[in-house]
Amino acid sequence: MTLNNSQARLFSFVERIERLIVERREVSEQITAVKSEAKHAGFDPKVIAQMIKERAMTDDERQEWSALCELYRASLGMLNGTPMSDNARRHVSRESDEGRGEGVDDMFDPSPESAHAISPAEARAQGAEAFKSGKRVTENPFPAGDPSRASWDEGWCAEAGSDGMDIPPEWRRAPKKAEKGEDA
Amino acid sequence: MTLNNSQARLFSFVERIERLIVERREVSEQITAVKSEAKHAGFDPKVIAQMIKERAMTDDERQEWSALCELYRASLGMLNGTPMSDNARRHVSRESDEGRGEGVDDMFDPSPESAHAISPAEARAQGAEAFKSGKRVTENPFPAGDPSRASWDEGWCAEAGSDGMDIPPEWRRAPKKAEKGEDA
Amino acid sequence: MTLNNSQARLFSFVERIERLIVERREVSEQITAVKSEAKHAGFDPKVIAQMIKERAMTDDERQEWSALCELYRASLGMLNGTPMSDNARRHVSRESDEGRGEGVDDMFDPSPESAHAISPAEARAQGAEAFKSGKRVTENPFPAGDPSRASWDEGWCAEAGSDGMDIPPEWRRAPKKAEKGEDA
Amino acid sequence: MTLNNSQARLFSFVERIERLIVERREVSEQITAVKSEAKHAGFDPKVIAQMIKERAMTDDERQEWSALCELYRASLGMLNGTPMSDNARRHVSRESDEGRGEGVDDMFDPSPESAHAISPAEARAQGAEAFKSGKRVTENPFPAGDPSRASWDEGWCAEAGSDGMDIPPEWRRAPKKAEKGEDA
DNA sequence: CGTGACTCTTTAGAGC
DNA sequence: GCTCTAAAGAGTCACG
Repeated sequence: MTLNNSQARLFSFVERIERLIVERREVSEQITAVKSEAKHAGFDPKVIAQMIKERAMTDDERQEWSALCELYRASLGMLNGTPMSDNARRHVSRESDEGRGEGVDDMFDPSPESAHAISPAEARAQGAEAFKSGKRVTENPFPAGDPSRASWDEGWCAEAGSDGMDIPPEWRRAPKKAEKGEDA
Repeated sequence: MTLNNSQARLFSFVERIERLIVERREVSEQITAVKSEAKHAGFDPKVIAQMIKERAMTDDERQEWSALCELYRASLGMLNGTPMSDNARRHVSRESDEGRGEGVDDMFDPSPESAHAISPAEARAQGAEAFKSGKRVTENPFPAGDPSRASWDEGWCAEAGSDGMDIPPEWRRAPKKAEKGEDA
Repeated sequence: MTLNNSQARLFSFVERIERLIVERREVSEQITAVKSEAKHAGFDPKVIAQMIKERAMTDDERQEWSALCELYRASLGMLNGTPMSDNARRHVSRESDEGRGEGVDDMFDPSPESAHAISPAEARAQGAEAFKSGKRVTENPFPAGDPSRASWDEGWCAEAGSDGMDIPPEWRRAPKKAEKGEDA
Repeated sequence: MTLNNSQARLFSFVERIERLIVERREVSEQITAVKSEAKHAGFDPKVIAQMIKERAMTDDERQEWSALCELYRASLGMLNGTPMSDNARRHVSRESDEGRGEGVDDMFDPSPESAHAISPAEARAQGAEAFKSGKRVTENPFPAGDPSRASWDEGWCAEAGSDGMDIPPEWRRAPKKAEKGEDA
C-alpha cells in the first residue's frame, strides 16, 4: 500500500535517500581503494583518470576532440615541437579529401629541398606559403620526427586562421549525434 | 578595429579570459584570507558561511526557509527538546490566522492542568489530540522552556501529517517572487 | 596469480574503476529519482536535503550547530522577530548553569513591569542592561510569542559581544569528537 | 582602530566577505560574457577551456602530461589509428637517448620490407618483435600517415608492458618541480 | 524565447 | 603536503 499521509511519506523518502547515500559512499570508497592500489603499483592516478574519461567517449568523439585541440593549439602557437597528428590533419582536410579522393599517401614525398635542416622560421614560412598556394595541411613535406614538421604545421594553421575568412566549420564540433534508442 | 581573422580573434578571447581568471583568483584568495582571519579570531567558519547565505535571502525568504525546516524537523521527530519557533507556528497557521483574525496572543494561557510536569509521551498525545479537535499549533499550552512544549509540537505536527490529507501548501515554499526591476 | 606485467595490470585497474563508476552512477540516478519523486509528491527538495544533512549529525552536533547559528544571528541582528530557542539559551549559558545549578525554570517569571507592551528598542535596552547586571540569557522576562522577546535577546547578545572581552568559548564549536570504534 | 569586541568584529568579517563575493561574481559574469562572445564567434567553448588549462602549464609539464597520456593510451589499445607523437616517443626513450647520444634521426629509414602495405596485426607483431630485439620506440619504420605506424606503436608498447618488468619510471610523472621563488 | 532543471566542472575545505 | 570530498557555480539542454 502506498502511504498517503505526508509524515510517513516524508519519512520514507528521507530514509530511502539516506540508504542510497550510504551505498554510494561505499562504492566511492571502493573506487578510492582501487585508485590507491593502482597508484602504489606505480601508475599515475591522474593519467588513469584521463584514460577513463577518454574511454567513455566513442572513437569518433575522441578523435574529433583531439583534432580540434590540436588545431587550436597550432593556432595559438602551442605545438612546441609536437607536430599535428595525422588525425588532426584528417580533420582539417575533411572536405578537401572528399573532393579529391586522395588520402594521406601523397605526403610521403619528402622533397629533396626540405630534406636538409632548415630553421624553424623558414619551415613556418614554407607552411604559410603552402596554405596560400592551396596546399593541404597533409602535404607537410617534413617527415615525422623532423623538428621542422611542427613549424610547418604552425605556419600553415596560422595562415589558415589569418586570411580574413570567417571561422571555418573545421573549428566547430559536429553539432549533434542522434541519440541512441534508450528505454522509452 | 575588430580583428576578423580567426587566429587573432581566438588569441584575443583566450587572453581576455585568462586575465579575468587571474582577477577572479585574486579575489578568491582575498576571501580565503578573510575567512582564515575570522577563523583565527575564534569564529566558526562554517557558521559564518551559513550567516552569509542567510543574509543573502530577504527576510521573508529566510523566515519561510527556517519555518519549513522546523516543520519538517517536527514531522521527522527531530525537535529533540527544541520546540518550534514562533516563526514556524506562524507559518503553519498562516491561513487559519487570516480566518480567525487573532494572533499569537491566545497562547499565553497555560491551562492549569498542564502546568504541572507531565511525561513527554503524554504531552505528545495532547498535541495530537489538540490537532484533531481543530486547535492550531499556536495554542500549545506549554510555556517556553518547558520540556513538554517540544513534545506537544511534535504530537501536533505528526498528527497533522498523518491524517490522510494530501500535502498541504504549508509544506511548500511560496512558488515565486516577482523579480525586482533591474537594469533593462 | 597476480598479474605482474604493467599493461595487464593497468587494464585491470582501469576496468575495475570503470565498473565501480557505473555502479556509483546507478546509485546516483536512484537518488535523483527518489528526490524527484519526493518533489512531485509536494515536498521541498532543498528542505529534504537539509534534513538529511542534519540527520547525519548526532543530536549533540545538531544542537550545537543550531545554537551557534542563533548566537551568530542574534549578534548580527538577524533574529527578525524569531527569538532565540531554548537550545541556544542553554548553549550560551552552559557554564553559568553548572555554577548555579538551576535550570530554565526561573525564567517563568514575567515581571509585571514587562507584561504590558513596550517598544522593541526598549526591550533591546532591557536585554543589554540585563547582561550588564550579570543576568543570564535564559532570564529573558518576555514569554514565547511576545514580540519583545526577540528584541531582548538581541540586546543581551549584542551587549555580550560588545564588552571588549575576547571571543568566548561559546562562539566556537566543540573541537573534536572522539571517533567511535569502527571496523579495524 | 581595531575593533576588539566580538560582535563588531564578526560584523566586519561578514561584510568584508560579502563585498568580496560581490566582486568575484562580477568578474565571473565578465568571464561568462567573453566565453559567450567567443562561442557566438564560432569557437568551441570546451576546446577554449582546454587551451586555457594547457597554457597554465609550463612546456615541460604539458609535454610530460601528453607523453604519459599517449603511453597509457597505447598500452590500453586506444591509439585508434593515431600513432604516438614524437613527444611521446622521446619521453619513452628518455634514458636510452642519453646512452646512445642519437636523436630521432635514425628513424627515417623505412625498410623496404615495410614499405608496402601490411595488415595492422602484422604491424603490431613487428612492433612487439622490435621491442624484444631491443629496438627503441623511435625506430618505428612506418612513416607518418601510414596506418601501420599506430599499430606498430601499439605492438611495441604492449610488449613493453608485458615483459614482466616492474613498472618503469617512464610511466610516472617527474616527482616534483622545485618551486619557483615567489613573494616571501 | 525565456525559464527551469540537471550535469559537470571547478574550487574550497577537511582529513591523513 | 597531498588527496579526496562536498558544495557552489556555470553551462547546456529541454520544455513551455
